[in-house]
Amino acid sequence: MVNTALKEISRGCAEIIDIESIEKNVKRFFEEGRRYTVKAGFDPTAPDLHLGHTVLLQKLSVFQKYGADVQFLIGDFTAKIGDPTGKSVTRKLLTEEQIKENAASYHEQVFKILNHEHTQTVFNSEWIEPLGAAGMLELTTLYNVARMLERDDFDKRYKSGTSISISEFLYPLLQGYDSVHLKSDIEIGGTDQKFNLLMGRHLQRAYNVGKEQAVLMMPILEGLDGVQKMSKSLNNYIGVTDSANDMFAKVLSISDELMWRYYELLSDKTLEEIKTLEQRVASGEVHPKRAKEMLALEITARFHDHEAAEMAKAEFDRVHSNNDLPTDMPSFEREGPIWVAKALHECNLEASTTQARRDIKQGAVKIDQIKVQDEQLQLDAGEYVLQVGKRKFAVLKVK
RNA sequence: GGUGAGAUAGUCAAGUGGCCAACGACGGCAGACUGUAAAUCUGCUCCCUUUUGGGUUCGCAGGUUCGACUCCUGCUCUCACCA
Repeated sequence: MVNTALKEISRGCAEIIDIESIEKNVKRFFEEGRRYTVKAGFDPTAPDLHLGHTVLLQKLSVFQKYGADVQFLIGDFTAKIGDPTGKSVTRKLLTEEQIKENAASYHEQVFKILNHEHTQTVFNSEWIEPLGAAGMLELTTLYNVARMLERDDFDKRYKSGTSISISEFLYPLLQGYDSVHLKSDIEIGGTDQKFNLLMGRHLQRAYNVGKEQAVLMMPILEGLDGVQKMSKSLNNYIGVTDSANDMFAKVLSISDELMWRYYELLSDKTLEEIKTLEQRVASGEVHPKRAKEMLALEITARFHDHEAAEMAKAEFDRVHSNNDLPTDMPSFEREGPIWVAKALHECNLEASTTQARRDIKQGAVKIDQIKVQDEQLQLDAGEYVLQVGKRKFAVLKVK
């Protein structure tokens, strides 16, 4: 029993530190019903969760199954510093109201995966604010600059002479202090968070918390391009609030290679099942597209439901296999007559009329399924289906 | 604090008085081929309703010039070396 749990817990992990401690906690849960805590931190500025985040959330949900109470930490104070990723050091401050709104939005998304009952949401300003200058000062005595500079991105920036703000040193310290305050048993995060996660252990020791959190790191999920990490700003993400149709289509657009990565990190299938499927695809027994469809169905169903997922698949087949029009298209109304390029721009299918004209020249624009030849075309009163490329559609009523 | 170098489109990066809306690479979009996969080939990639056209761009503000991304002055920021 404990073994099954551990196996499931460690699945897909990049690295686990102190697995013995995790084992102890799980075992105690099975034997005595005693629960333990798993902490995971989130940034209050970006409440739009995508599948990259759900890799962590799914792991948390596994933990919940095996006796964990999740400490869902919203780093409202640490957000003021900004995680030192070297990029933008300046952050705009959020108002209390915004933070509350964001938290509510988090909840809406997070409980599609997490168990509500065993999740506690906490804000770190709650204990960091009272720390005051004295507490902060004490915190800074517990670590030294040389070791701080060991952190990967500090190291790089230091060596290359890029500026490092002193306040950035506080980020890992405060994040580690969260673990002290929360007395977390385990913390999970992405591999990019290793330094911060270990800081939690270090500080728990320094403050004599009586335990040192185990650390479990998940790999960073690649975005749809298969190269860069999934992120909203790179626009290579699948958002948990995406429509079923979008979700399904986005999964199907990833490369075959990436599909196995997604299977490993996102699917509920066991690793054995995945391995078998992979072999069957390799041997030609199963078409890779079929395998991808199964994945797309599973993921879509997780955030919507089975029925919606099946409908998304049907819709996808309709539009892309049979070249039919989608059932739902954004619709617009305009006074006519209107120039095509302008119409395309105003229906959000093109970034500008200039871009629209370029696409018309290239034969990428269709109206009512017919390729537009004349870039000067005026649309008179009537209803039109505008299409750019393979995936952008809109209905336009011209009055 | 001193001295020197630099800031160019989404990113990297050429250009050093007109031929520059600005080479090239990457990214992105589109077309062909497909399984809306990958790979490959092709076109496009600041904005504008007439395109051998107009407008706005090369850190910011001024100036010189018929004409400036290119020259001058000041400012801001970054980097390097020295202290």
